[in-house]
Amino acid sequence: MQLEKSTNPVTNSQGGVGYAKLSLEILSCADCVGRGKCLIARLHRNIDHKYHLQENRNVIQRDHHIYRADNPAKSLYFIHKGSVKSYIVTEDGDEQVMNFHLAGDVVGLEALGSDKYITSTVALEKTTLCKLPLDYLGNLNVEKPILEVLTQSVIHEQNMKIILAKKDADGRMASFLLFIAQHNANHNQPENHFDLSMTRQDIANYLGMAIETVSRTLRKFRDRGVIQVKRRSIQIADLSVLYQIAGVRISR
Amino acid sequence: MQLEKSTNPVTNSQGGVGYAKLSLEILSCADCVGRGKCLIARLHRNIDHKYHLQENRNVIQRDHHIYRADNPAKSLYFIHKGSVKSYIVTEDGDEQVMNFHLAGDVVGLEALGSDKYITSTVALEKTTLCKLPLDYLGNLNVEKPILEVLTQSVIHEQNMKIILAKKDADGRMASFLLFIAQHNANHNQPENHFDLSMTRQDIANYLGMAIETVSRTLRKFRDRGVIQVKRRSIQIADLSVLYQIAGVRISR
DNA sequence: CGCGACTTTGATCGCCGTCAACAATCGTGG
DNA sequence: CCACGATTGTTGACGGCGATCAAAGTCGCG
Repeated sequence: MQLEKSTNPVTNSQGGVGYAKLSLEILSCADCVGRGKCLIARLHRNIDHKYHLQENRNVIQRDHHIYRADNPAKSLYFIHKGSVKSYIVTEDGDEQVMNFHLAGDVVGLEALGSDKYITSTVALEKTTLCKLPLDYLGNLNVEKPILEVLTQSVIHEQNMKIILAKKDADGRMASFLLFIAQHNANHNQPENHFDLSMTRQDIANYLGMAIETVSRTLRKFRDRGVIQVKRRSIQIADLSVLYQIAGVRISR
Repeated sequence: MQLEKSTNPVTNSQGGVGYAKLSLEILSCADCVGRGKCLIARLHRNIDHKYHLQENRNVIQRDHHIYRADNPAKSLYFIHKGSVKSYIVTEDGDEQVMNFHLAGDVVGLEALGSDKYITSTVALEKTTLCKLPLDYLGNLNVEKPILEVLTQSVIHEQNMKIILAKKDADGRMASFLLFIAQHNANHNQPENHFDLSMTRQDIANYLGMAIETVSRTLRKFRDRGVIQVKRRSIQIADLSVLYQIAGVRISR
């Protein structure tokens, strides 16, 4: 269990000292994996002019929290770079990883319908965030983009439920790798080569299996020539086989 | 797999012929388990005056669908009486039960962020619905109550993920029974005596286990004196033991 | 009354969780 | 830069939970 000081996002790495405050439109988002899909940008025309990306972009280090369960929920966060995990701690002190969020995702959506965060969310590596305080959205007049993001997130949860209810270890692992591959494909990043930012323990917890099974399953995939693994580094040799192993997807 | 004709809600049992159209406020909701919590009532002051509960209340029979996946999503439905299950059909024709919804619940929330329903939803017994076409909400100006219901639904999904990822057969079964007990408690209905409206098959599917295991687990509970079971009828003898078996709950 | 759907019970077996030991890597301070 | 401990990941052996196969029992309904 991670324990450290900062609850609120930490120092602003972009050190905008002396810069004039720039509006989102002026500040370049060209290097962002979320360009064209970023919720903040999509909401921008409806966002109060007080909002300046520059002063709302922060860097947090690995193991530092963005927010914790029960903290007052006031902001959404867009992951510009890096990755985080959100988790819940159960009564008996066990952790349950609810989700991994990679560059391009939004976290803290729970703030929209609750005054407290439900999960705790912590950086898995050095991570850059764009913070969007809810104040900047006109009086909770929620817009289509937000509902769409919420709905996307519900669809992902449903997929996870299918994985947990129906699939064996191989199927879960393959699905997990494909989640990342698909995310990368959707964000102009290599879809068959990436580094995992989370530990085997986190993966096991997320997929509802033992850490040893994660290890063995990856080994099996490697032996079959489906992937190459070296610790955190993953290279997918044959995406189609992985899809086959993952099996069951929603038919639409 | 259920196959029958009607996609749209069927005949109006309340046969309002000759009745003057009544507004929600005039029409009595006193007998409804959802009184005080009904989303429709909470939204009512913001709902267009065209809305008349009388003509939007329908009865559907068992195995009849409220909507199907990919149907254009235009309405929310409030369950006045009865129960439904929502499910998804995977590529290979398998069904996955996503949720059971009992009297007092809202279904079709997916309509808010998508133009198509994601799940199919079918009545488990004779069921009375209050339909709320989205048109009746002013131009998608979504309100707090809706976000709250969405958030509640996300919290429930997260609970299910914990159950599927962490709990064994006993824990899943106990949690399932407690879901119903808690729902009943929240809706002024007996919390330790109820009839299940779904088959063992549906329960097994929902909980990610085999139908035989559902049967055996219930038997085990009965042998231990935790519950009495006779087919669909459940009587909980000792709620606290059930909580103990369910184990892991979210600590808040 | 008889058929079909649902449920229960028993026997068997394999997947995967658990325990244990080892290997590789990282981070930290000397 | 190296040494050391801590963290993370791998591999093997074993056993139990629960899936699967099979069959009989129970209920609802035409």
